[in-house]
Amino acid sequence: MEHDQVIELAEVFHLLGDPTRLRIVISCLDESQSVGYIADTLKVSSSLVSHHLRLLKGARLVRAERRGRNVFYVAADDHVRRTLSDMIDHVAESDGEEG
Amino acid sequence: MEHDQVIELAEVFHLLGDPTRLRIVISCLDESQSVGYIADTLKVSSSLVSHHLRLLKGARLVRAERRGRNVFYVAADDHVRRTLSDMIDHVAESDGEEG
DNA sequence: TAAATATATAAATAATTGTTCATGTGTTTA
DNA sequence: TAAACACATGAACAATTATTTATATATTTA
Repeated sequence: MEHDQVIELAEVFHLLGDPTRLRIVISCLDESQSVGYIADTLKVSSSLVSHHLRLLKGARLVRAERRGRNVFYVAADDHVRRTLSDMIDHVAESDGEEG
Repeated sequence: MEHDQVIELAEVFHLLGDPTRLRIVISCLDESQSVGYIADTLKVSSSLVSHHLRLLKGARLVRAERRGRNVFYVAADDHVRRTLSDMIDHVAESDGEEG
């Protein structure tokens, strides 16, 4: 595996590696949500949500769309959507397993 | 999705989110490798490899087996192995795509 | 047993990063 | 235009963490 590819890969994992950011991604995985709504449901400041969304957008994991004074975010495309939900399902499978 | 589950999920992603640690995981994904071998091929100190492997082992992503004076590490089981290679394949697909 | 090899770990350092706070920008309504 | 609302962003802070350095433990060989 190429060095650069590993770096990119690690960047994606790193973005998903923060609990708050992961919750934000999950929030707008299947339907687009406004920054304010995400902030409210996750009980964090909209500033923080905005900061995280900027990083996620920078990595093209989500995309933004303004409607009126709200900005809605969704998973960038079907590939991202499927990839992320697969990863989430996969890892969630292991949940509760004790060796 | 449960709060605790999200935390666990984020922990796994976080572990894979460091480039050095991700390379270590990839090294011992399909065949078990000694700490020294991993350190040599990745050109990092064996102390660092050892530190990272401890975290990976703590999260049950890899397991250790001593043979003589070497300790070999591999992906913990088939599920982890499949999950990780799936994730790697998925994310690697996006590589080089420009929006 | 002593020396050599391989790995682990504790403490310290350096760098990164998540979060907050204050402020700025874009959009709608009065 | 002014006020209100929604979101974005820069700076500062606090906390976490990757890495190094030094030392310790386990295993083999002399």
